[in-house]
Parts: sequence; structure tokens; C-alpha cells
Amino acid sequence: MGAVKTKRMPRAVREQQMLDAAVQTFGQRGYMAASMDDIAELAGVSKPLVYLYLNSKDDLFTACIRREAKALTAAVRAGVHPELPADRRLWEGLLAFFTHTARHPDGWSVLHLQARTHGEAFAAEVTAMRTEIVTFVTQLIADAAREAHRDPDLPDKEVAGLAEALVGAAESLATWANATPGVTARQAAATLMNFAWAGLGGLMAGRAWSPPPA
Amino acid sequence: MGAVKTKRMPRAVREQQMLDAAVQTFGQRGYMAASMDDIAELAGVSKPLVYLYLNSKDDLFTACIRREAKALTAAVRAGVHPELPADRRLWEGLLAFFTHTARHPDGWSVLHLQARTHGEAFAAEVTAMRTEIVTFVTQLIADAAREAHRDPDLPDKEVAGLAEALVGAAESLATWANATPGVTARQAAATLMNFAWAGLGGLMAGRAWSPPPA
Amino acid sequence: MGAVKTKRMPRAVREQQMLDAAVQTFGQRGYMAASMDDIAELAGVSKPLVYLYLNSKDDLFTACIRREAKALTAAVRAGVHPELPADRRLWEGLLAFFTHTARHPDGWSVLHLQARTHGEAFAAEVTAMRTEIVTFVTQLIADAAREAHRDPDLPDKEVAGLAEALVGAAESLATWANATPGVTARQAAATLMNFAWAGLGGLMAGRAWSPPPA
Amino acid sequence: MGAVKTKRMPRAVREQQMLDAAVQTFGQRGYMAASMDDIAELAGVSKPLVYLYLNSKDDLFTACIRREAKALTAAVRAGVHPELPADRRLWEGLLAFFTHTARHPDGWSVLHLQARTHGEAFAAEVTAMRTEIVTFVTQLIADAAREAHRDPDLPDKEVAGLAEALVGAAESLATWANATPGVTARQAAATLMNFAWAGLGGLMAGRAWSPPPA
DNA sequence: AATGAATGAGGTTTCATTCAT
DNA sequence: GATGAATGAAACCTCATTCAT
Repeated sequence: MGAVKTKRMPRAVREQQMLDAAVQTFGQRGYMAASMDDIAELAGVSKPLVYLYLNSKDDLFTACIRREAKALTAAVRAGVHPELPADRRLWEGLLAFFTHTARHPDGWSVLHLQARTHGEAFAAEVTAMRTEIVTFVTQLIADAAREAHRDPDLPDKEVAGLAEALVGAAESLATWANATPGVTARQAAATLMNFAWAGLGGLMAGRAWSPPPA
Repeated sequence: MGAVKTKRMPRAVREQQMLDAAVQTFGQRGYMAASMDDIAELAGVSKPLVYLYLNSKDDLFTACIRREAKALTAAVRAGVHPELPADRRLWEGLLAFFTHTARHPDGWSVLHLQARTHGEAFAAEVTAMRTEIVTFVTQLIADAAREAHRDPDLPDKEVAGLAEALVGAAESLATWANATPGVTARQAAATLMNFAWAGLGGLMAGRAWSPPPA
Repeated sequence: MGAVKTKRMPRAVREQQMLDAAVQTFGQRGYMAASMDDIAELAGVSKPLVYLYLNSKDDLFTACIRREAKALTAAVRAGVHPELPADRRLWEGLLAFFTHTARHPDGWSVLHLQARTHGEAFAAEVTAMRTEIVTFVTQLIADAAREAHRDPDLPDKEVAGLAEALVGAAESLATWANATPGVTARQAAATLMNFAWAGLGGLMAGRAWSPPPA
Repeated sequence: MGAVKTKRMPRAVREQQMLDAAVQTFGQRGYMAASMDDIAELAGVSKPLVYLYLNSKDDLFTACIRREAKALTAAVRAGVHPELPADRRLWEGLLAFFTHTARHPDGWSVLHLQARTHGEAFAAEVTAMRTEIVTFVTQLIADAAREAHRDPDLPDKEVAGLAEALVGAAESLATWANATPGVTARQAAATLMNFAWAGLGGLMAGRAWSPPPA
């Protein structure tokens, strides 16, 4: 357990070890239940050093959120080939997303559960990342509509809601997949892709469902 | 703020006041950040009384989860007319769900965020409720397939995945709607209904999307 | 467990029930670990009634000490026939003592352990009883010396130390006998009687042991 | 009162200061009445440091018991010259015992009163020490019998009862001597030695007292 | 004669954080 | 670059005690 006790590392390396330990601890125990003692011990350093490098528990948590958010968006971006048609791009994005969250369950827990449960400041950090992803998906939907030569002027607000629903479903599925043994990233992506794409396709074909009057 | 200081209430009444205060505090500050002092003060009673009636922080939290879970499932059940066709029943269920979560944001926070972030015991309490809802939705999807005279033998596993995605999307949208000013329960329900229904419809029409080989 | 819940008892009876419960609780759990809640519940009454009758935890404990001390001295006195020779009187006193402490282990625990462990005020209550017993034993020793026509002017201080040692040994043996299954009151009394009587006899025969110079 | 406030001591030293303060407080106020605040203040440190080093009130108390038990048995062992005859060895043992308990009244209170009054776990710690002492005394009695060329096959059970009575008398006398001004360790030892030695002597001379039939 | 409702005060324990080396 | 020593503040929980009926 814990990092091997190696002395005199350069600062950048030590910092990453601390963040590794922090993400693991925050992800598994939660922000408040994770103690700085736990984290320092898991990182293999003394507590004052954690404070020297990361300043405070809040700052440490924020650093975790930022690092994990950056890693997740980078993974999704790296998984998508921009020259492919929209459906393929959505598929690739979902696959990259579920693959990354499955490989970094503690990071995903920090982003999706912990950061949203412990105060506005932390939630705002995640919101930035989420906005980026929702924008990406919104763009994909618009592209898909254009490529299908259908209603390119789908109302923005409608598209935003759909993107929101899609991202929300993805987030829920990621947590569910991590908690459910035997569900692969591919399966999760396929389920959502079926659900979403056919739904969107149907919508674009004009088969929208209309709510009854209130 | 805080309840008006009324003296000598019967136990049952005081207990509800305490649960009200606890749900509000847990929902807004989180399980660990909420102190028993805060809750007692908000309830307008002394701390020892909270312990006398609710026993411990854990038990108090569990009581909150149970009460809110019961209220939510009751609201959804009460909103659905069983004699209507499946699409209308899904609509009514979603509308009732989003209406209730919008009216009780702290309760929803307790159920969806806090209870799942602070230990298996609490999460299990919510899982019971969630299972009930997923079962309800799964039934609706099967009914819809039958009513449309389409593929009544849709594979169970497929249906389960779809129900999971739909419920996950609903949960995410509820949290998002609570955090986004100007989004009504009706709008949230309509967005998800469009997304889901058309998606399911398309799927049933055989227009399933196939993932590329790995 | 606990007294059967009978309503409207005369005060004197209720008070004895409370003292019974208190002695049991204090004896088994100790003064500080025994809560007024425990005692009230075991007595089958509400806490305010305990306060109404016994006034405070301190007063309740004092009342327990007094009752048990009185019972113990009464038992010893009742066991001794004054017309017998000194050795028989000592035997009867010891037998009565060990019999009583074996029958009332909680009372003995209150007197010997609890009362001496929780403040001067309580200890003083027991000291009164102890003084009475030591005086009784001192008298016995003097009588024995007179009956044996030996050194009737044994120095008082010497006799006091011997009586103290004898009583101390009896107290220790009582606790030990209560904690050791299979040791009867008769056996305890016989052991001590052998030890003490032969010792005293030897002393009176002039075979005193002399300490080496310091 | 309280230790002079010296800063930055090595851990081992601070720990002993804490144990000193704890023994004093536990011995004078009792286990339950002694608060960790009291102990920390008397030790001249903050409460968290006490917890950091000694872990909990239970552990602290156990550490006190062990330290004091070790000190007492060491003192007795150091006071006895093994080459002397049995009577001299008993005398030296008693003198060392009463001297130590007189010099460390709080430690003796912890061992004899507090540790036996607050739960089996603590009592067991003392029982180990007591067993060692009883064994030592039992051996002395057997040696004395052999040296006097008298009845070397004195029944074991009888010897055990006598040793128990002797140790019990010593324990009671120690507490009594600490509570009675003007009684020296030498006097206490002499009183008990007279009592015990003559008693044993008389017993060995066949002048045993026989209880009357029941 | 008796009790349900209520609390002030204080207990043990933990934690984020800093100082001095 | 790194740490052993130390603490202020606050958390959960319990208890002896009283009030109003």
C-alpha cells in the first residue's frame, strides 16, 4: 500500500504522488471523511510537506478536481476523430468517456459525486468541465442534423435540453457501470448510443411526442 | 429562519420538525458538514432532544432518507393513472417525479447526492427505492412495446439497460433543473419524454444503431 | 427484568424499590457509570419520581450506603450470641459477615468498592460503619486476652493494628469469595479464623516476631 | 501544581509526564471522574497530544495500570534478599510493599481501587500482578514450613487460602496506612508480620482452631 | 402520586493546521 | 527538501436535573 518511501524527489513528482493519494482517498472516502493524515500517509510523506506544496485541504481538493477534469476532457478529445461523421464521433466520444471513467473510478467519483456534494466552490470547478462537454455534444447534435439535411434550425433551447439529458444519462451510466461488475465500457456506450441516436433520429423524422395540455 | 420556538409539543410533531430541519441541513450542507447543533437549532430544540428522539446522527440521516424516499415514490405513484396507455403513464410519472423533486430540492439532494456518498448502509436505503422505480419504468417499456404490437420479446437485458439509462437521465435532469433557474418541471419532463420516447420508438422500428467493430 | 410496573404504591414501598434498583445498579456498574435513567427504569418508575423521593444522585447514593451499612452491621450483631466465649463470638461474627456479603454482593460492592472510590463524603459514610466493626473486633481481642488470663494490658495501639489487619483481611476475603465460584461463606470464615486465631494465640503466648533493626 | 510548561520535549519524556499526571488524577478522582482535560492540563500539554501519544482514555488508563504494577512488583523483588531465611524474606517483602505503596499512594489507588472498579479488562491487568505476588507469598509459606522442619505437606488448598488472606490483609493495610496519618510503612509491616507469622507458627504447631458443626 | 417534555453543561474524540528544526 | 512536536476549534454524544401538567 502507499507509495514506496523514496527520499528527496523533485517537487513536481512529489506533487503528483500527493495528488494520486488525494484522489484515491477523496474518491473512496469522500471529501470530509478523508483526513490529511490519511492522504499524507498514503502519499508516503509527512503532513507538513503536503501543506507546503498544496497549501490547504480545500486547495488540495480543488487541485484534484482540476487534474481529473483535465484528464477526462483530454481523454474524450483524444478519442474523437474530427473527420468522421457525427454519429461516429458521438460513438467515439462516449466510448472514450466510459473507458476513462472505468479506468479512473476514484477520479470519476471525485468529479461526479464528491465535488458536487461539498459546496458551491467545488461544484463550480466541475461545472466548467461539464459545460465544455455539453457544448461538444450540442455541436454534435447540430452537425448530425446538418448532415442529415434535416431541420438545421432546430431550436437552440431544445438542443440544449437534449444535450443535457444525454450527458446526464452518460454520467449516471458511468457511475452505474463502475458499481456493476461485468458491465464494460463498450456495453455502456452501446446502450446509450442506441437510446440516444434512435431517439434523436426519431425526433428528427418528425415523430416528436407532444405533451397533453396541462 | 428556524422554526418558531414553541414549547411542549407532542413527540410525533417534534419529530417531524426535526426531520424537516435535518433534511434541509443535510441537503444543503451535506451529511458530514451538517452538525447536530445546526439541525437542533434549525428545529428550534436542544440537541439532547434530537438524540432522545432520533438516537444518533446516523439514525437521523437514515430516517431522513426513508421519509424522503417514501414521499417521492408516493408522489410518483399518485401521479399515474393506471388505465391510460403507456406513453401517457410515462409522461405522468416523469411529470410527477420532476414536480416533486422541484418542490423538495433538499429531499432530492439527500436522496440523490448525500445518501450515495456517505457509506454503503445509506446507499442501500436509496437503492431499494431506485429499484422500485426502475422496475416501474421497465414495465412501462414492455407495455409500450405490447401496445404498439411491436417486438414483444425485446430482450430483457436490453430493456434493463434502457430503463437504467432513462432513470439515470431523469435523475441527472432533476438535479440540473433544480440548479438551473427558469427550468420548470413540465419542461424537464417534456425534454426527457421527447428524447426517450422517440428513441424507444426508433429502436422498436428497427432503426437501431450498430457500433463499429472494435 | 426490573420491578413489575405497579401503580400507586405507598411512598415507603416505592422508596425501597428505588433503593433496591440503585444498589444493584451502583454495585454492578459503579457510581459514575450508573445513570439515573438506568436506575429509574430498573425501579419501574419515572425519573422525576426518583428525584422527588431521593432528591439527587448523591443523596440516592448516600441513602444506599446507609441502608447497606445498617443491614450489614445488623446482620453481624444478630449473628453473635453475647454469652459465648470470645473465640466463638469471633467465629459467629465472621460467619455472619461472610454470609451477608455473599447474599448481598451488590450491597457489598457499594460499601467496599464504590463508596471508597468516589469522594471523601461517601467514604466517610462507610468509615462510620467500619469503625463500629473495628471497635467490636478490638473488644473481642481484649476479651480473648482476659479470658485467657494473659497480658490484659496488651498496648491499645497494638490491638488496634491487629483488629485493623483482621478486618482488612475479612474485607478482602469477602470480595475474593464473591468473585471466586465455589467458595462458601463457611470456608472463608474458617480460613480467616484459623489464620487469625492461631496468630493471636501465638502472639499471646509470647512468640511475637521482632523486626530486625532498620 | 501542573508541570512547568516546557516546550518541545522528545516523545518518550512527554509520555512519562502524561502518565504521571494520569496516575495522579485517576488515583485521586477515580477513573470516570477524571477528565482528559484535567489530565492534559496537569501534564502541561494539550489534549490532542495526549490522544496522539496514548490513544484513548481506556488505553491511557491501561498504560497507567501496567506501569504502576510493574513498578510495584519491581520494588518488592528488589527489596528481598533471596539468601535469607523465609521469615526475613517475608519481612523484607512486606516492608518493601508498604514502603512503595506509601510513596506512591496514587499509584496504589489506581491498582487497588480504580482498576478493580471499572470493568473486567482493567481488573484483569491487575490480576496478573496479584497472581504473581500471591505465588511469591505461597512459596514463602512453603519455604517457612520446610525450614521449620514442620509438616512440609501442608495441603495446597490451605496454603492458598492463607496466602490469599495474607495478601488481602496487606492490601487493606496499605490503603488504611495511606489514609491514616502517623502510620509508617515499618509499623504496618510489623503489625502484619506479627499477625501473620505468629498465626502461621501457631498453625504449624498444631494449634488450629476448629469450627463448630453447622 | 406520577410523568412526558425538555435542556445546560460537560465528556471523549478528531481534525486541519502550524512551529521549530 | 523534509519532519517531529504541538494545538485551537469543533464534532458527536450523555447525563443529572427541572418544568408543567
